Amino acid sequence: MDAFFASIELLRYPQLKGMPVVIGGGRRRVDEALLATQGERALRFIPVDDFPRLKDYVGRGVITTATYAARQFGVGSAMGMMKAAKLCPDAIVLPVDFDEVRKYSRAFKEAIREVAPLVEDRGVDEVYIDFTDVPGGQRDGGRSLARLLQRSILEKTGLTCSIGVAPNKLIAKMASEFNKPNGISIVQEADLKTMIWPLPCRKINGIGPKSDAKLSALNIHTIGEMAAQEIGWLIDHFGQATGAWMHEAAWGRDSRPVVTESEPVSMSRETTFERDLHAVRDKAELGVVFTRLCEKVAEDLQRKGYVGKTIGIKLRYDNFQSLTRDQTLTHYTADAKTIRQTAGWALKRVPLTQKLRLLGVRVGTLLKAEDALALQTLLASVGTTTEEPVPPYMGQLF
DNA sequence: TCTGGGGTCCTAGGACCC
DNA sequence: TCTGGGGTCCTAGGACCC
Repeated sequence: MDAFFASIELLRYPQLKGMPVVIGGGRRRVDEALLATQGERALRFIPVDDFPRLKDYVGRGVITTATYAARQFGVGSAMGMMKAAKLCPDAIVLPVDFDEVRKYSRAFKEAIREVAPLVEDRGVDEVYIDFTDVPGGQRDGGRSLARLLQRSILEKTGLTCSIGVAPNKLIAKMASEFNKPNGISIVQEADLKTMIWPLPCRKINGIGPKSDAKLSALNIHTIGEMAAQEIGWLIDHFGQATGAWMHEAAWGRDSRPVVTESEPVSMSRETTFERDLHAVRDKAELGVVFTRLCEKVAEDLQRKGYVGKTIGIKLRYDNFQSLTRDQTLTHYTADAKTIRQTAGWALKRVPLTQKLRLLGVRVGTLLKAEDALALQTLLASVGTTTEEPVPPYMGQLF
């Protein structure tokens, strides 16, 4: 299979080029009314110099993205705003306009699908494309088609896009980073030793901070060093599945297909409070938020036409320790009250002496609403009831 | 005054059934 | 008396990704 990996660069204002700008932050950003309502679009109306600076930012947000000028200072995605302010105090802060982002995301993917229909969604700004059967795809090793995609994306969205071309998804993803922004990189099987092996292990999609630290401790820092290890040695240190996968990845082997369709597994809503809340002292406030989260998940499920059976809560204490509790129903639901009640049971099984900074509600084991209906009809026809009993151990808790 | 929000997948243990 | 598998479902936590 021949694969592209494409990612769009979401910051699209030419006047920002060369200026340190970060986009992100939570609710408590320093924002004028216009910024709050217009988001990134406000740039059309306000001179850049009138925007707030990172050093004036107050709150708990993280950075969603940053211009390349800001990245020079070491600022980047997922970094806390407070930390970023220390690195680059004069960077301009813009709020995220998620509706706009989603709009552009859709246009980006549509533009690609018109040219190459086999597309795998990897979030708002990334996709894999299997171009094996796209007419003309093999010309120039894929470069012509990649250029066509860039042109088409630029025309329909005004956004630039970086593309990696390779024999599989793993390498295509890595290749896409070689030439950013607005670049094309082609990596062939024969380039493995020169282009991939010198890279840090962390560049492999699937090796995160933990695995990287463990590899470092074993004195393995590059993909080439990983490839030089016996597969048995990797398995001894990382387990059967991970060890074998690491060996394959280091040798540039990946047989995963481009997956064009998938069903969601879970839907969730969570929120970090502006200040840490105490289960007893802030009970009323917490209760309101909790109910609201359940209602939002229920709305999401209904809007997208799903029902779920496993209700879960997640919370994070002030020391950043997280914990989850699950509870599986005997029937599927998308009802806010049912979710609220079940999540309430789950919450009762958790110690609440420490202050909380985050609360979340999740619904898993999803089924399409129409399939659940069919299932229910079937069960009814054989005389099985779907009445919800109180879980047996609940008696001990109340 | 560090550290968002929405996901997926994997592992591991225990219950329960055959 | 001690000792079996295998399979599925549920729960909890954790790594990782965008």
